[in-house]
Amino acid sequence: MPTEIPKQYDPSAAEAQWFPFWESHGYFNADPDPEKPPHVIMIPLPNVTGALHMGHALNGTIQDLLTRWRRMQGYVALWMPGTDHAGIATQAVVERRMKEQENLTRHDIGREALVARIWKWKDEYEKRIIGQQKKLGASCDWRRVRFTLDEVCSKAVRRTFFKMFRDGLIYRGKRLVNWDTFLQTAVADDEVYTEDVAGQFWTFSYPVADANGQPTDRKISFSTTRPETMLGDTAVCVHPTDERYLDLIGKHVQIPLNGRLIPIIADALLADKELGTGCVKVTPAHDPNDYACWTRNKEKMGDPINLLNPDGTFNENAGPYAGLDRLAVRDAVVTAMEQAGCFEKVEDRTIPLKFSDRSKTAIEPYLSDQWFVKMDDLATKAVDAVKNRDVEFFPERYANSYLDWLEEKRDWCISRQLWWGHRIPVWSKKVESQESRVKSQPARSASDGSLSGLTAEQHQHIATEYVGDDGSTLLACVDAGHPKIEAQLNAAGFTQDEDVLDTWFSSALWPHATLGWPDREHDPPMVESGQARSASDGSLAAEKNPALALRAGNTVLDYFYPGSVLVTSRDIITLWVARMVLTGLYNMGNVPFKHVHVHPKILDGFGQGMSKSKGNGVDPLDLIEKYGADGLRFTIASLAGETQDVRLPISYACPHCDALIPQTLEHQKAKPKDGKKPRVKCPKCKRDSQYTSANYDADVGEPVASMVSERFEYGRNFCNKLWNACRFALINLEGYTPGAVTDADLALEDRWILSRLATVTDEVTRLLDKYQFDQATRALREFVWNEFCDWYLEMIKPRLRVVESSEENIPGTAVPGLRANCQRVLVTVVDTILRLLHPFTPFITEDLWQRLNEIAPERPTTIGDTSVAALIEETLGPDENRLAPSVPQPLALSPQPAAKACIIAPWPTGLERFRQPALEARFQRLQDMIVAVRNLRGVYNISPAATVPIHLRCRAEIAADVEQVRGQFENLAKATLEALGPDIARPAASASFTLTDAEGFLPFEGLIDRTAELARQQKEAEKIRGFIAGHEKKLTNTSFVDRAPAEVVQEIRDTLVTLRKQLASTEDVIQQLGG
RNA sequence: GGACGAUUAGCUCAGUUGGUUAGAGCGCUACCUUGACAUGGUAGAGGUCACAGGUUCGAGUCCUGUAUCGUCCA
Repeated sequence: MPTEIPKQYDPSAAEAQWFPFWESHGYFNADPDPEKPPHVIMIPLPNVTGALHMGHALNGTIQDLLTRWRRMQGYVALWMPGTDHAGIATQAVVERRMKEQENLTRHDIGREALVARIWKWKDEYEKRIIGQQKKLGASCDWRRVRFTLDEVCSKAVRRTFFKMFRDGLIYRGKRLVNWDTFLQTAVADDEVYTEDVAGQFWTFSYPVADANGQPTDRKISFSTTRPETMLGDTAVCVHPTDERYLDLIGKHVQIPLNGRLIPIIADALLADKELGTGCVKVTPAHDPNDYACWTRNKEKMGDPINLLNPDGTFNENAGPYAGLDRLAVRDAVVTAMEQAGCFEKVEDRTIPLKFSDRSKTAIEPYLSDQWFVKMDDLATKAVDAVKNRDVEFFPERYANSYLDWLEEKRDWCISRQLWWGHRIPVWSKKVESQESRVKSQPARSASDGSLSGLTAEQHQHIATEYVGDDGSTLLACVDAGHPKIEAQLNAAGFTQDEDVLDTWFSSALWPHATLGWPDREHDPPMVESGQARSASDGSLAAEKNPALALRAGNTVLDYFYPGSVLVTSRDIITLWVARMVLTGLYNMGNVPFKHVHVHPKILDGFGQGMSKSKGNGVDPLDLIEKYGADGLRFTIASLAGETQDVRLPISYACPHCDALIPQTLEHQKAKPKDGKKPRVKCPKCKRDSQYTSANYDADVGEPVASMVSERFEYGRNFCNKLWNACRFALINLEGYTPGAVTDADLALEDRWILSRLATVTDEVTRLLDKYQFDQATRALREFVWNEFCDWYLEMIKPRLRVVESSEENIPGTAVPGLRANCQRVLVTVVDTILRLLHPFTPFITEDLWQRLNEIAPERPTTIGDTSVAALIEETLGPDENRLAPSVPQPLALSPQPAAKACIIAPWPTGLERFRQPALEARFQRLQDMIVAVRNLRGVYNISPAATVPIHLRCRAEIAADVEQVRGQFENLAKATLEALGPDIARPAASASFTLTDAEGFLPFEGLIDRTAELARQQKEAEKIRGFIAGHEKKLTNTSFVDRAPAEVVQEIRDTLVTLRKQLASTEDVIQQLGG
């Protein structure tokens, strides 16, 4: 007997012990091995804005599960870790905090100081994120951890930008962007949310002008929610078929505010005859629809008129209103229009308004200079990759979102007016000469001398372009790794673009950038195991230990690219999946991954997506603390199905008594009032406490109710069940000796459990292949709990209690080999269960595996051929290879040394030889009989202590089966089989049950009330009559008999015969009971 | 406005190509601290499969429409 095994599984002890064990043994490390196939998962890099939540936990669980499974299958399984700098989100959170705590803005401290502060933030959160992932058991190759702003990724960004610039795919242009006036940056569409606000809807009129540009009496009316934009109108627009205005099209109106004349145009897409007056004003610089209209009618209108300064005040184009905030202008404009007699009416209306997700302030559509990537050709290739099935989506339907989005081919705005990110590597200078305007050519011909002094080699790393209406601005884009050229440009009076790149630009490169692209000469540098690199110390393992960098050439890029599968949630398909495919094709000429698995989103009990800012974001660490990492993982996997998002009702755990208090929407929204923070009251211990909230931090030292969800008891309880089943096995393995088990040594229940084990192994493997994690967990739980624990362990107890004759010679109990063989089968089954469960619940299975290794280091392990050839055949070959019907072979188990750790034990294969469907069916019949007896006991409340007598009437061959397991039957049903066979008579006064092929009788002997039994049997008879009627109705329906498949009809006939027999015996019973 | 998905037991969800009597976990009821496990065991109650039509011998499953909810894209 090894060390004492506690009665309850203690997750924290196992987690603390086994993660360092795995990591220190290098089990997570993935290095190229030409003898083995690779399996690669690139983490959808979490951003360093904040800590991880449940969505990440789900995402990470699936990736770790796949990685561990593939590793056990013999792949070199790489799970690449890392984080994303998340430009705007991270800068916004640091700026906000700085404002709150020190009342400083970024302009107060300057670019360098702000970026330094953000690096500190990044270090802190990267550490926290990696800590969370490790607590979850993430078996990433931690030596390879990357960050989108580190040298390796930065180089890829610079090279890609340079290539694209040189290829003419990047251009600078004016576009209408979502402008955040608070952060003073453009924000992406996905960083904007819409909310309904109370607003007003004004109707004004403009006087139609005559040929001389003088206002006439005729007026044209229109409505708007933003009167201030009238200052920037460049047209009014009507529908081309609107009879009210036909004669006015082509004429002009005058804006009373500034006297400007603008045309009346016709545009069927912008104007709607049915809406309002049918006429709309057009402000191309401040409205997306108007801007689109302008692009269609450029020649009729002038250029768009931009009214805004970056801070949201009006500029000189607003004339006398310049310098005023936009809302002040609104009031002033309305007043002016009233005075001009052009105001018609105003009404209150709910208006959908866009807000910046980052600053929570209203978005202004704003015309500004931005950098773009041309999507046309890039998008076409990415579309083809999915259409050709080079990239496949699981579930398949998500390919639609990907294709729909890419097929729009909207150019990608990649510039952000921020300080945190990859600064755009373009330098510009006004030049006098206009000789050279060759687009994106090496800058050899630059004639003004600004680029002189570059060597021919250097010219390969710079691309230039003349821009501006008169071509007077020279842009120079510099390739990665040429600081000298940059210095020369600076010296020559060029200035670098102030903007940084959209974060997605760098994360799009993640799948190849992390493998070192574009460096083909060296493997990307690694950090020492377990140490995330931080910007502040900046040192790389390769620098500390030159041996790590000795190999020539980049060996990882070719081996690990393209990756196997990207695991993500669907809101990221367009943002990211599409862009990764696009850049992978552009830089590598190949897709970044073959599969995209899209998993559900986590919602709270009210169906809202989970997020920290909503106050429903559960911290995985709180759950791990309460339910264990394995419990969390197993539950999460059980929820990861194909159809639905996951609803997770949340509770607060009372810090005083641990009771769970359901979360309400009020809890989520509550904010401190009069300096008092909201509290939650525990219904059990009646005490109240502060709780985790998005709206404020709890007071230091206060007991705080953390957010949890009792759904996770599912996984915790399962782990505890597994623990105790193995505890039982380990206790009963005392005296275990390795040895072969022959066919003849196997008991009925042994054959049954091995057959079931084979079926489940095959099922789980097939389900994981299809990313159906929920079904895989169900199959495993069902097997472990309801078959292994409930039946097998119960059935082998008598054999395990037998004392071997060789050890203690007690007459009558000595059965040579019975206990020893039972132990060998048991250890085989436990071994295989642990391996099957390891990807789902790594900590507990490793813990149990190590305990098993102490007592049974050599054991039968039920594995087949694990050669690489077989592995490839198995994983890549046709399905029928794996599903081949079992060929009867001599059953045998032979011991071999077990793997040193569960994490590197081979995935179970080759159990097909144990499959015996006929035996499983016979066993099922036996289970049905036992359940029927228990049922009678339950119904009549017979004490669990009492043994009941049973008379069983059934066919001879069934009786023989039962006879074989008589001991088991009596043990499990707590019964004595007093009579068994085809000719058993029903005891006069007895309760009974009727199965399809057996009848059982339990003599009263004062245990059972005759009238109750009569009522029960009558109810039973009624039920059977109902079924019979249903079946008969079908069979008298000629069209059913004629048209349904013969086997279906026959099935109904057969069932009807059985039902009639059952009814006959039930009626017999009723009669005997006096009914 | 378009696309996709969902609606099944009190709650959270399964239900593979249409085929006997629709399942699980939690919760609930009764009994049980038995030698792996009360984070457990045995048994039980609980469903007009959102609604309305249609196809079919037969519909939770396929089709059409309606309602409600969610997500993505405009």
